[in-house]
Amino acid sequence: MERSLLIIDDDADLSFVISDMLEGYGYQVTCAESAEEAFSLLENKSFALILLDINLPDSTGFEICRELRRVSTVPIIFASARTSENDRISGFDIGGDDYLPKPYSMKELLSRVNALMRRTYGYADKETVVSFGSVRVNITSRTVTKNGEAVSLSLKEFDLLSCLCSHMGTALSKERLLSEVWGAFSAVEPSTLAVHIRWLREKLEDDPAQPRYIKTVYKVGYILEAEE
Amino acid sequence: MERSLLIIDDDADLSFVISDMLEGYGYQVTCAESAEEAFSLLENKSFALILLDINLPDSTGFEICRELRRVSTVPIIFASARTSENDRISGFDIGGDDYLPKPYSMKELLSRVNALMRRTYGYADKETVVSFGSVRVNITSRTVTKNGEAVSLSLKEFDLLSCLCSHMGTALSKERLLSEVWGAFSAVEPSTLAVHIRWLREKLEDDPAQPRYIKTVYKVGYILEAEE
DNA sequence: GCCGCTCTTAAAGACTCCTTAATAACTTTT
DNA sequence: AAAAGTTATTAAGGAGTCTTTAAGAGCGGC
Repeated sequence: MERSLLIIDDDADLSFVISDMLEGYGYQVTCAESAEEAFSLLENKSFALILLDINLPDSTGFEICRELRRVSTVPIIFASARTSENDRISGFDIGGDDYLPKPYSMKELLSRVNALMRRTYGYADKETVVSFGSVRVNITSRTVTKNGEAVSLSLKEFDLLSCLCSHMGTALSKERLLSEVWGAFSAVEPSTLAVHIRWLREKLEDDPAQPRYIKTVYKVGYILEAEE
Repeated sequence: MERSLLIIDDDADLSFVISDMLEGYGYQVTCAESAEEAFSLLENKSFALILLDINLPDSTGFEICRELRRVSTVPIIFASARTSENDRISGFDIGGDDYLPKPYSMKELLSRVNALMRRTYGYADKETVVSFGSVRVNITSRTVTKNGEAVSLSLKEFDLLSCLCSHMGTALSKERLLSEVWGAFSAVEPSTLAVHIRWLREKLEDDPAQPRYIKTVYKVGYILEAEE
């Protein structure tokens, strides 16, 4: 579903060129050459966006759109050689999201597909989650849970944990951690880092004195170890 | 906010005709003739959709869009006599949702505005209800109940709660909340936000001083926490 | 015009978090 | 095993942030 597109157009050559281009930009593209084929695809799979030609051998794009809108809010871009204003307006009024007159350039199609994807799915920031042991760290929402219960971390604690998480399994030097969390030219003492590590261990480790995840690398810094 | 549009265009005669037409279809329209005027409007109010001319006396529509997108996801339709493909593509790529070449017909403008409003705010006859604890928030009808009893919220209180609800479990920065509730470039003080949070807590929390749901994220903003 | 409601701001106090320093515990080297 | 160096732990002070209250501005209704 994620980034899957459906192109409904009886011009198979054109569809091929388009799908080739869009796949190059990370979309998975499926093509249908008739309304019948389109409906049978739509029965088995849902798509993130549909590119819809208006002239089809066995129906019209308008008709397909009307059918679809009874049950779905999937984003629809009409594409057609019919460029009259009446056609464009019909397209929008029966539930289309955009109307692209043929012939169109690949670049413009891509821009419009991207824009509509962004509007429909996009501004919702996608979540990045890292976990170790019973701890789950949601980098996006800046929340942490242990055994399913929320753990409240301060700003610096979270930034520090976040830095460790994004390099899990790699030892990070104290200098590196200080510069990533406190800023490149900050003048905080290394002991400050030690204290914040301590607090993270208290909140996340079962036994803070015998850490299983946030381990010390003597003379270097710290490492967040993955499962043993 | 609901159905309020902002038209940014230095052709005041055209804006007048457009706003007249759109108001006939239930929109509230505000017009700005320059970037400066637009920014000062955006400091005090948030809009549901923005219609943006590219050529302006003191800036360009592209520049305004770029500024807006730093803090806001408000739908934007570009309108311009510049009809080259490069202009259209730039419009989409910096965050625009649609691009309408001048001259355009009133009917087509209306169709495109309607389509984008529909895509952004709904297919929304279906009710959206969010609940936490004994509180139920009906986003669609803008009503709130606690223990089954109606709670009366002011405009800003509800907008703020609504914003928190739609990102439940995610910490929202003060900047984000200010821009969503008070408008993209709003100049209200953070203390204003604090006071509205206080009022929400008084109305929704059992103990406003020890909130269970509307929690503070120190140095960041606020989060609406799901059940513990 | 007056009243009430909402919004905004300022100001004081409460509180959180950060930093540091001092001491204890540990690791490595000799 | 002791010395030297490194890290852990604790607690306290202070900077900065949030809470809370109250008062004034603005708007609409009666």
